[in-house]
This record gives sequence, structure tokens and C-alpha cells, in this order.
Amino acid sequence: MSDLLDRLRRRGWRMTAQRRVVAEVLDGEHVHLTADEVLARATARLPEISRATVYNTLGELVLLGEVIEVATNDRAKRYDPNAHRPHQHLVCSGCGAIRDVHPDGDPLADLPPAERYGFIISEVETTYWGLCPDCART
Amino acid sequence: MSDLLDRLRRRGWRMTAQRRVVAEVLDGEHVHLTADEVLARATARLPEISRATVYNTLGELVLLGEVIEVATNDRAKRYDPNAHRPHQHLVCSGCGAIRDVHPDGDPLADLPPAERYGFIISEVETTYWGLCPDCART
DNA sequence: TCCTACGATGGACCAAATCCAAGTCAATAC
DNA sequence: GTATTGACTTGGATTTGGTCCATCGTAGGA
Repeated sequence: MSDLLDRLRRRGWRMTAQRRVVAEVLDGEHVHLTADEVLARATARLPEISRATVYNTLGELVLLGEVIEVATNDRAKRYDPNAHRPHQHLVCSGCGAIRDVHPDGDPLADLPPAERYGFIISEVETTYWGLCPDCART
Repeated sequence: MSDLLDRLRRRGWRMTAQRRVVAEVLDGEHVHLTADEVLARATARLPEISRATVYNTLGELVLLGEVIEVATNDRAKRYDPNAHRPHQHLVCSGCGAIRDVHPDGDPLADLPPAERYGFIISEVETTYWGLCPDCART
């Protein structure tokens, strides 16, 4: 079932064919699509959907906090629908594969007060870089 | 003195007026400029420098490992010359200010083997998000 | 000082994302 | 069921960040 779609409906999100398709395409675990990939998959289900709508909808889902925007070293941002459960990312430097991971402990504890420059810190984002099994066995 | 410039000279980097200006502009602590900002500052010192040269030079400094490319939530990448000392970033979600920070401990230890998906992890990147003193006092 | 391979140039080009004015439609009210 | 309307969608133009390439210039070695 579509958790994301359910949550959106419950929040009174105005439902259109386009928005439904975008939400369906994004739903799931370990999903980290670029806007263009979302557009491609959405177009497969609803050929007349436009690029602007995909960007609008993604932007809105980010504002609603249902989707996380992930900056990568590639040019295009990626969109991660797994926003309801805090997690970090494990990225293969070979092929770019991304997995959601859940480290133990509180990374904030590692930052000494002297290093906080008076900031009020609200979030910590960690990315683990390495080689996936496929890319490691060269 | 310019540490960066010194290091580059020592490594036999072919020195031109343009490359020197780019390196000078980047040198320092807590420097995280976009390519366009580098171009603007370089142009102030050497008006005839071209955009392509700035991009070429930045790309080369990254390959040499003297400068780190930082992906941000903004569209433009930022360039961080503080590559010789491992560090992480503290970013103000209000104004975008960035500080270099040095957390204690090994964040890799927090990732249980079961969560590594067989990856060989080589690097961990942490970004702390929050409000700087100026932005917090709204 | 001369040579030459490496670097710089700028203008064309590309990709990701945004903007906008006009058309469409979901949800509410009747 | 119909009318209404404000929110959503469209596609084409535009902006922005970055790359490419043929040609020109020059740092540094002989």
C-alpha cells in the first residue's frame, strides 16, 4: 500500500491525477530518484504530465516534509520519500548506488561546544562513502 | 602567507597569472566559495581571466586533492581549500554561512555491520545544520 | 633566446531548474 | 447534479551552473 499517498490524503492534500502519479512513483524504501527520473516514470503512467508539474509537486512534498531533497556530487538533486524515519545515506563512489542506513548514537554529541560557533544545531546529516560489493570486486 | 600557493609550487604546478589569482582567492580558513564567486574575486584582480579558466583550475585543484568540492542544497557547488586538515561542515539554514568544524570520535563506528550492505566504506561526511547566532535572534 | 607543450580564451553549447500567462479541474456550496 | 472558484497544470521561454572546443598565448626548459 502507498503510505505516502495515505499520509498526504489525511493531510488534506488536494489530489490530482498528476500528484497521485508523482507520489506513487516516489513511494518505497531506498528510493532516491532525480527529478528527471521521476518525470520519466510518471510519464510512463500518465503521458501528458509536464515537467513543471513534477518540479512543483516535488517542491511541495519537500515543504510538507514528506520528501527529503538530497544534494549529491552529480548535478541533479535526488528525492528521498523516506522522510518519516530519520536515516543517513551510504553511497557507492563507483556506481552511485544509494542505501538508507540507520547509525547508532548521537553524532551531535561528538561536536564540542567550542566548535559550535554559537549555532543552535537542529539536524545532523551523515553520508558514508565507499564501494558497493559489485564495484569493489574489480 | 599563502599555504596553498606554496604547496602547489612545491608540487611543480605550472604557475600562471590566472592560476595564482585563483589560488590566492581560495586560500584561507572557512572559505567556501562558489565557482562564480571565485570568478568575481579573481576578475577583480585580473580582469581578463575567463570563466573557463576558473572552472579548469578549480577542477584541477580538486583532482590534486588541494581543494574539496562541496555539494550543497543550493544549485552551485562550493570549493573548500582546507583539504589538508580533515573537517566537517556546520551550516546555517538561515543565511547559508558555513564553518569548518572538527568533531571528536569516529562516526564510522556508529554504523553497525548489518547496515553496511557489504560496502567497503572509505570516508564519512557529516553536515551539522542549525541557526547561526545572527539568524537565531529573530 | 628560442621552442613547444601546456594553459588560457570566449563563444557556443548543454542540462537542471524556474518562470509565466493561459487553460483546466477538484472540491465545496447550492 | 450544476455552478463556482481558487488551486493546479501546461509547455514554451528563460535563467543558471557548468562544459566543450578550436585557436591563441606563454611558462619554463634547452
